[in-house]
Amino acid sequence: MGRAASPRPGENQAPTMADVAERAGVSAMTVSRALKEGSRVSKATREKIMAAVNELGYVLDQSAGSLSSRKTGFVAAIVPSINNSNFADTARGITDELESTGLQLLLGYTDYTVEKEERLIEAMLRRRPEGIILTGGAHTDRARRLLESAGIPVVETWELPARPIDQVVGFSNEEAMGLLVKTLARKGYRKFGYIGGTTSRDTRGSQRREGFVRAIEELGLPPGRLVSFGVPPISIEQGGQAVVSMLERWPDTEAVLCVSDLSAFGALMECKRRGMRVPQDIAIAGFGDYEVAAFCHPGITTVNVDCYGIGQEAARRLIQLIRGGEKQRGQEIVLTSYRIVEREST
Amino acid sequence: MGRAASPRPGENQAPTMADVAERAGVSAMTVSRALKEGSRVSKATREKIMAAVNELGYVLDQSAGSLSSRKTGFVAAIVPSINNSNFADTARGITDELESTGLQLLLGYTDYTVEKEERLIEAMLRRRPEGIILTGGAHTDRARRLLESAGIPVVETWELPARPIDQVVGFSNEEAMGLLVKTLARKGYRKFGYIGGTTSRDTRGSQRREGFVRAIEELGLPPGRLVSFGVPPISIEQGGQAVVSMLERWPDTEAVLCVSDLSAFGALMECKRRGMRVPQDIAIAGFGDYEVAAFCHPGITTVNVDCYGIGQEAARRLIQLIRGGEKQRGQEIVLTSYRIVEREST
DNA sequence: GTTAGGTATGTTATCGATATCACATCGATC
DNA sequence: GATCGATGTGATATCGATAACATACCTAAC
Repeated sequence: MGRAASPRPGENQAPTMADVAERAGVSAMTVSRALKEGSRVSKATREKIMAAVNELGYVLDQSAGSLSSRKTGFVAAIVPSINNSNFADTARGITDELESTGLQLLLGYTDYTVEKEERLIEAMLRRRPEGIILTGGAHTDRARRLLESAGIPVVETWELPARPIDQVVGFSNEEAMGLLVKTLARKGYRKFGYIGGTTSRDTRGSQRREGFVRAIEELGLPPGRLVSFGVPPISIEQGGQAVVSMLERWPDTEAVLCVSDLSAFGALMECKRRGMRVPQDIAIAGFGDYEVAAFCHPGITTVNVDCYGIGQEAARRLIQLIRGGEKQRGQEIVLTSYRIVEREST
Repeated sequence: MGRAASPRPGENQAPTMADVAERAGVSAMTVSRALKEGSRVSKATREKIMAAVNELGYVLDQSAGSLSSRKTGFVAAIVPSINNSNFADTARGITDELESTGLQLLLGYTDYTVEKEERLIEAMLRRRPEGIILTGGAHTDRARRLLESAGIPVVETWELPARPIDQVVGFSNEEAMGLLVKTLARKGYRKFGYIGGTTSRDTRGSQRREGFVRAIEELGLPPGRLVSFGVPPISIEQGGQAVVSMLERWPDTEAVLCVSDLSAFGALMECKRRGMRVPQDIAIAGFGDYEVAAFCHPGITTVNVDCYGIGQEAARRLIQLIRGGEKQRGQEIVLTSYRIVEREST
């Protein structure tokens, strides 16, 4: 209507496929085929169409396309935070893996709360993604229901949920932290402390703390000293404050394990500021193998997690399920690797 | 068709608005209104509709909605990398600002190349975003053309492009680095070195180097020593390697300025590893005020940039332009603040 | 009692692409 | 030369929502 009334059609309105078709002297359907790889259009026709496309500056409208094809080409991914380089790496793994498939990523972050996750899931489902990747296994009931009735493949990552929704790509944070404790115990440390956040918002953090406590028990060591400080994810600064609190209450602590490398780095810097020698006076370890842990001085012992690989593998599974259609729908759990990286801080 | 053939309609197919309407005993249009805030639907009707929505587990399909309303509710943003916390902060500023508006972010990253940026821009325009936020002012010609003919507001950020497309929210990287040089010169440093990447992919990096060179000239100091090392963005590790190269060639360098805090941190750690005293033997400064710069020991002097604010302001302008429609289309340039943060490393 | 104006709801016609089926053409095969 | 299959292209219906207009009802004002 607006277009018909306009003196020079298509001047203000963005051109549509019909405009391209008219200019190229073919039908819209042929234009559609020419713009989609793998469809058979004769070379001459394709060239005419491409010329028209360039002259008009036409860009395909996927919202319209996905309505009729019933495929949006979207994949949704929800991470706790993109300001955390571990999750940024996972997001990058996902994007890189999606790149060649033509699928596009809808990325959201929850700030570590399930309520925001629920809202995000709903917002994303409105875009009809063909699959969705979540971080962790903790979701609101409503979020679970939404996901189940969406009828799309779901991959939960970074943890091993007790009650998986569908696919899982992750590892046991509990076990990983337990391994760190055992590794350090073998070096002779006996009085362990743990630094983490104050709430259970960060479920991976909670699992790590549980792994810590359990490992201490299993080894028959003196009870672990637990310091909770700050709302997860705790920062470098809060790691420094937490270690102060730890040293005040339990000055004889021999080794401090932190929920992440960032807090470990903060703790390390604070100890050095106070003139303590690391690891002679106190050993410090982190989790996540952030770049800073490798290059600070002394380097921080930590647990290396394959963040990028988690994203890659999650995306790969999703792609398989999307492409493969209905077959191969069984729940599967892919364990990703982690390993202790010993550095000078312990 | 598939639905008509199915014995229990809607069992496998996701429910549509028509299904909800039927169940609630109203027309689809009324359902549409009930699900959109600010439309007047009687309380009784709204409740009936909401009940039907919940029973069916209906989720609005925005791809369909945006086709008829000609509004997708998407905003696109393109950053160099989300693994860089400065840009992650900007992305967060954008998302936070968009949150209350119902606009959804399409985020992409270029890996610092204009070619990938061009591909991303095209991919995003296929989704018909209502506005787009870019990082920097360097784009391919084709990207510029695509953007211009898209007819949507564009905001370039983080720089002051010589030839802006539309709106700009940023600061002069050249000037900021120049200010850092002058601040240090005032403290008595005279032999300056600069560490950056090897290519001009990172345009902000290049601008900082130019600012460095120009400031040295203006102050009449001995020519700055330039070390280029690694493909931008250069890492902590490469910062360490670069400073080694700097010290080998120019052992008498008094102050080393780095393209970012990450390389500065790497340089700092490397110097300490070699037993040098910072700042007595050598002063080190960075750019960006990453968290690590504040909490490492010694703290790193740097240029604080309002990353989050850049994102916020860019999003705000975009929202205004999207909502305001055609009025207020003039090019505008918003300068964001930066400031020198002096710490112990200089 | 009539009319104006507001509110709540329904009807119809799209939005811009693609699935699907139909059709024309051409060369190969028997 | 009749038949078949492969290939290229077009016509039509449709995806699921919303814009725009139409209508019914109700209240207030004169």
